Amino acid sequence: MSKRKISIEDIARKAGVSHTTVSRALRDSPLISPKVREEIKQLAREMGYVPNGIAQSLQTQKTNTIGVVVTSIADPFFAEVVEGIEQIARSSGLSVLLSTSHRNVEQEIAAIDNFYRRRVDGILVADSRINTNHTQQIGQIATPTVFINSQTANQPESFHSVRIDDYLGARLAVQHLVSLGHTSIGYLGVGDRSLSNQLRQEGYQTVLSEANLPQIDDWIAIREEDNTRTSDVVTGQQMLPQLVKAGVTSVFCYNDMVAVGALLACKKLGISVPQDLSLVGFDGIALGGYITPPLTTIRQPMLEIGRVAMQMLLDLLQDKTVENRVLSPYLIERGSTARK
Amino acid sequence: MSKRKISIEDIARKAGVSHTTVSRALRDSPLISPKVREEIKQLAREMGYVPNGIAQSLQTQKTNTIGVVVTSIADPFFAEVVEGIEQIARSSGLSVLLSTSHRNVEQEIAAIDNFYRRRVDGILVADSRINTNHTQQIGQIATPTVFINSQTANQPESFHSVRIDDYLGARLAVQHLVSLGHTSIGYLGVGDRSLSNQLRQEGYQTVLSEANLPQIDDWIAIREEDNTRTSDVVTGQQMLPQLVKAGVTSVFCYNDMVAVGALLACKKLGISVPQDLSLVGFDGIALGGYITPPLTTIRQPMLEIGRVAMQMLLDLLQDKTVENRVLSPYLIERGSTARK
DNA sequence: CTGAAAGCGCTAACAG
DNA sequence: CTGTTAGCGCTTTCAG
Repeated sequence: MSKRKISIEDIARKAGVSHTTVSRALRDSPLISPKVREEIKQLAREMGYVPNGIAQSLQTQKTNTIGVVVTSIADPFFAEVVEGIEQIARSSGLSVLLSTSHRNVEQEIAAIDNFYRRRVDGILVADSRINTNHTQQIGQIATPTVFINSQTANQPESFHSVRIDDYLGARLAVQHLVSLGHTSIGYLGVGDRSLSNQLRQEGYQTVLSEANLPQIDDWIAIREEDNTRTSDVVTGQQMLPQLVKAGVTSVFCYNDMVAVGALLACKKLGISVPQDLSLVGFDGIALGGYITPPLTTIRQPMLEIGRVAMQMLLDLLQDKTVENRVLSPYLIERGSTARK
Repeated sequence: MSKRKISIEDIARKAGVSHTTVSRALRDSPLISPKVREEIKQLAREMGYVPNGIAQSLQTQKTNTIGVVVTSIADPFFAEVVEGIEQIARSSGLSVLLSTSHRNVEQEIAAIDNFYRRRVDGILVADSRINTNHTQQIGQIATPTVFINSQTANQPESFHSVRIDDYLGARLAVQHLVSLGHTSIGYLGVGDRSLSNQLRQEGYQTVLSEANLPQIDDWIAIREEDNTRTSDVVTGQQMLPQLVKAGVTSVFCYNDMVAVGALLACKKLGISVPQDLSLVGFDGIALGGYITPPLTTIRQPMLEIGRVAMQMLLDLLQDKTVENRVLSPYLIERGSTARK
């Protein structure tokens, strides 16, 4: 219970030197004689000195902090992305300020504004909804910023980003289904993640075209309302029946949570997966491997997405030129798909 | 792309007043005439002024930031706890600095030290390993700190904490099994979470005693190595067989992930749950409801744990006196347990 | 090698 | 109501 926090001045007084000398000694400046340097360091240790990072930041104009905005921490997808971010950040001496947007532009902007006031060195935004119109609102992004899987259609030129190739992922999923002999393939999507849903749907449709397979409107079900990813399960549960009624023998789901919901619905309806119906998810969250049957899915390397984004930000902070990255997802074949 | 960030001095110059006036006007001081106040605010807006939080913090000695240490963000349990923390923090104008400890005391202390340097207003630590010996190392905790489900046996008097009642939870789990007619009940635990594992094991044993049921050494399996919670699944998978071999008809698992592993092992061994073997988990993570059969478990109100801990910290920051909290878990009966 | 002085951007006495 | 002056705790010229 030390009453007042001690400063370099306190140490200086006790050591009979100037606070400048203490400052230098503590940071191993070559300007200080080894002898006094050690003395001062020892004294600082004894006195329980802890440098004031705020004062340092004010002076150096660096906070060694980055801000991260995700839609929700409880979302297993983003949890892992953040884990990847944190790993790289910490190994570079940066701390992470975390905020949530709940897929809401206002909250997203509020979070970024807050980061801006706190003078974070850089910002990472996942699933961003920001578009060119908002651009000016958010302090013209003087702070280096990297977007992860941005949902913005018309991204300003200046944006840095890393994203998964949604289109490719969808193709892999549907091609897998086609290769198993399925000819009536449905798509179960979500309306609140405009860009990625659109790209996945396009991938789906393209593969059907290429394979000369029928494209029926009723084979596509999009849940329009806004959801948190957790309730994606509910989306899957509610939307699956109509797809089954429309006669599909397989369904490509927007993501794993939707697929889980679809699977739950199947159990309830007495439809066995994969015998009666094949299901493919997207994301590759751990959960998918634990359910019965284990879920065939398109895996996004979540940890890597986080790491790559953070690394990109690090490069930006060192004024390196960076190139936007598009990572490739890949198929994980498990038990929820079978030959027709 | 504004080159240099503008300060209140810049505004003052342009407005022909002193920077003090600007400072006051911006913060709605009643000392400023309404007229100039509005003028200044307008000017600030036009100039795109964003107050420098660092400078404010240095002056006011408050950072409006709290530090949170969890073992892993990708752990669904902590992810939800953090979500709860963030909710309350944000609604109180506080930002969250997040760090991970990976169940490692050194990393935990490093994280806390870092928070200390950054002069966070308060600290939240989940699953802490810190004991009295470390107490002095971490800057004698001059910063208000609340521990969540601390794993420390001999907690210093001065610690503030919120924890789940592990002992009660274990009792509920085993009593449930007993009430279903089970007489040979096993416990599958983990060795790297000393306190909570110990309490759950005690609860288990007490109920067996009270019910005059046999207590066989081989019915208790504890995985000693350190794990991340994710690999708790592996623990369950590896340890279950020996319990089955020892002849149990039901198993109380340390947590849901362990139970998931146990379930996976059962599938592999051709043991059907719950017909041949009943399984009870602990935590109540979402995943448990999606697997087959859905997991009977002891639920910890994770979101609430986070909220309560954060609220306690808030109270501490306002110098209110707080009482340590012990929250009660409860049984969620689902499909993994059945009458013997 | 060391110290004096300035200043990072803001808030808060203390005068007028 | 407004301005002057310190000062939060540190780093960084600039002189010795």
